[in-house]
Amino acid sequence: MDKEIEKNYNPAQWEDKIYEKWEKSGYFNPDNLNLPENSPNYTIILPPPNITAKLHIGHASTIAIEDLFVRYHRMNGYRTLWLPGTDHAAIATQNVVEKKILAEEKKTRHDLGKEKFLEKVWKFLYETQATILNQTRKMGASIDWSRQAFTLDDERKKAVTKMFVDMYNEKIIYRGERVINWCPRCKSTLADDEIEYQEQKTILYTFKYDENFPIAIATTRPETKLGDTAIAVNPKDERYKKYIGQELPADFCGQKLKIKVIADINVDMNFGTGALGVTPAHSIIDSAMAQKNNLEKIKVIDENGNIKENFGKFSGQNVSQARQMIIAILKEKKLILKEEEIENNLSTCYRCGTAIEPLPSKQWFVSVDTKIPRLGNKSLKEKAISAGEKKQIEFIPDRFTKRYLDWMTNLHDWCISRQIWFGHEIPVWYKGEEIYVGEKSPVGDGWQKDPDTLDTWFSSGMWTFSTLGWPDNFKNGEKTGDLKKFHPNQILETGYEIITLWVSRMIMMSFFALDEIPFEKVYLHGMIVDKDGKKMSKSKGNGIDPLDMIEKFGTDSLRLSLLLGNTPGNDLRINEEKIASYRNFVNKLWNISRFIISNTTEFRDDFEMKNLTLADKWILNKLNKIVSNSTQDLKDYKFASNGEELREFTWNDLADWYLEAKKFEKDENKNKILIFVLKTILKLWHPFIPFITETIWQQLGEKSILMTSSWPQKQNFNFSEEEKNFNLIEEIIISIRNARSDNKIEPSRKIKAVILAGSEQKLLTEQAHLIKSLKTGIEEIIFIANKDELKEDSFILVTTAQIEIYLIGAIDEEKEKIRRQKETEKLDQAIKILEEKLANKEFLAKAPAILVAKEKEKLADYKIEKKKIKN
RNA sequence: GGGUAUAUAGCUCAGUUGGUUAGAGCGCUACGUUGACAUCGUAGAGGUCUCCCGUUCGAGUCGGGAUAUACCCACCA
Repeated sequence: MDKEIEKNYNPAQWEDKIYEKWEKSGYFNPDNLNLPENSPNYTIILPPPNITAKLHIGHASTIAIEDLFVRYHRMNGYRTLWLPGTDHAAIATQNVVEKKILAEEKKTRHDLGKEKFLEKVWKFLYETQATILNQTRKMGASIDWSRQAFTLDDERKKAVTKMFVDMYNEKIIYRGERVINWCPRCKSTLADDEIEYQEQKTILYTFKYDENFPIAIATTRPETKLGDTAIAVNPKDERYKKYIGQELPADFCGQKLKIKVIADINVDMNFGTGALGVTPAHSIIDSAMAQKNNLEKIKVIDENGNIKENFGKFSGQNVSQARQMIIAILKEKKLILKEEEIENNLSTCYRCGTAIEPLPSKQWFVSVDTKIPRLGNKSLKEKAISAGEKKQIEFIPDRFTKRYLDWMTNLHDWCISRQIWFGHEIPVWYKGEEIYVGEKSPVGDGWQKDPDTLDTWFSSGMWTFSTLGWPDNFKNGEKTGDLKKFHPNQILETGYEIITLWVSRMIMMSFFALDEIPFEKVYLHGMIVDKDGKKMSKSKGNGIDPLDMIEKFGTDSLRLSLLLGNTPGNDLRINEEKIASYRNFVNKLWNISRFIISNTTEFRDDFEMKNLTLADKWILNKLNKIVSNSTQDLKDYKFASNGEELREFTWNDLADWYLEAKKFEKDENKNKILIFVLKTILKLWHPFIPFITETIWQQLGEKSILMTSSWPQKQNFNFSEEEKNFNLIEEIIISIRNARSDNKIEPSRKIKAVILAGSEQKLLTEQAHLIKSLKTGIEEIIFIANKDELKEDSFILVTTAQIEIYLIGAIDEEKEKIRRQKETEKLDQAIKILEEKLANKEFLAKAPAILVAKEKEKLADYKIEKKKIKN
């Protein structure tokens, strides 16, 4: 390092250059890693961000976490693949573009027509996609760009089409009618998550269909009752038990109805009259009941929100007009028993706010319950559930296994068709009643393609294998190429909110296509929320833009703020101050290196094990411990606690103590130790903060890059057992702190002197040197040859194998005595009670083996024995 | 309504099979610092571990209940 090093780390100056260096090296691509054939694989596929907008802080968190996993494994010799991509996010994208066009050109998609509109979508898509990819680079993602994928590119289209056709041929995909959420204004179905519930006050009418009808029902939507075919009651309800199974005629405002009385445990006896009028065609739950009970479906309302034909004077009226008319008739006939205002949730279209009409419609479905002979005659649902139950797929944290299984157990068939323009086309053609399903267009004239597109999750559900060359890499049931190398993935890392939407679908689709799990583990991170615990969103304006933060504090600081203080599955609060505090740490690391570099001429780390001081041994031992802890913690995905530990070591042990001590030593061998320690922690830190560690690594004159250097191994320093347990400096620090906080030393009173007593004069000298230099506030060190020379008001602070340390005049003997006495008393009491219990034969009969010891550390043994008994 | 979590210092959060005096970062206070770092150092103040009951010799930790908050699912006819 010939240039003078800046006092402060300036991320902007280095980050782009470093990223370029990594990218040019080619090592993002595992094929270039030159690994032995039998190297283990480590694969993560990036959850593809929607191309609807630039990345937000949640994506940044995903990237930070995954990059950490990836870098750790790459350094540990895994064939590491991290595969990038983006998601076309059908509905979401279409909406964004629609809004944009409306704002800019005051046009709707219908004004433009399908072709023109899709052109606009693709144009928009290319722009945001570029932004997203650039942001991913900015985050430092060591991701294999050569394998980049998009859920709607040609390869994925091929895969999706093949999947659809295969599933259709195996009768997993079918066409069926079901009640869907229909927006009469947008003329489109809406997915469940596109519905907004608005609390409103509405009138609940309690009435009878006609004068002679024995059961009264309650509804907020009398107009739909024109299509009632049943009344559902709770089977336990004594009031209606006698009617169950009967079919009763009714004359509802001139409309003849046949009402069957059915029993359903989901009916709430306490709501309304306890009897529910079932309208199979216009209510999703009613439809489910109708399915179970084989009820007729009568459509009442059409796609425009008007009453259909054959309903007499109501036909052609819109929903609210019809409602008024019916109420008027019921009132006139005195059939209304009660009108009450209630609070309920109105389902509305999230886009235009129009009330949703549930309507029956023909849609494509994936059956989750159909048995597949090829898969051991199990259904997709059964396969997916068993993967969770048998822990073939492990969720981190474990509590999400339950959520996954609960959801899977209640899973119903998946409606995959969407009435929107942007998305994967459905490979189906119609000619009259004829249906053709195939990868290629049908031969002959007059075929009409299905105008719908596929649910976006259908294509992202195939993400783990469609990105690895399926179906081309899958011939005769054998995986080849990338698919063979990298599937199943080792881990899926994603937010817990899409377990149901995405994770479960990937699992089912992977079983269908490959008869294997898509990934071995699922690591779930929480949501990123603001400092008040509120979800970050654009509309609230509380979002933090990762690029702003990178510009302000650097990528490494941002990454730390996303990685530390976080635990799996829990939400993470983040704000600028927090990022700033991590910036301070990054800068500290910079200055540690700056100090070491400026004191060293040759950056060699081949130190010799001679003339090591206690401080040297202390730091090397600590380093060794950190190395093995880090290796284990990161293997177990406990990166947050590992980061804290690393920071503690770097800042408190290395910077505040060891470097302070080294200021007084100039020795080539010692400098080599410094370099060794520095290089080791750079490696340990690299997965967390890749940029600054790589920058410093390069400053050390390294020709290799840190990203692909090997993970540090625990060293065998051949320290004696005593030395290994030797944490003298720490003990001094802690003891002095304790002495102060216990008021054994008055806060105002400085510790004047420490007496060191022991046999080895050399150790003592070193130690004295250290204590003096280490800002302990101790001004004087006294050596004594033997303990008898001690004055009466001194007390033992620390006793180690080699020396004893005494503080002078600082002890409060009385307090100390009382404290110790209390401890002893407590312990004696506990043991006394234990012994009494042991004397009790009944107790002994229950507890066959108990170890009792008077020494308090032996209480631990007792505990173990007790546990054994309990189990 | 069902489910899952969370509740520990002013704030954000750790606390690993129950065990001596419950920890960190930020913030706050005092003092210090002319050579790695003011993006620093040393020290200090600040806690009935949400509440109640239970298990235990011993509970922040285990069990039951209450309260509050967040999210997921279902959606009230």
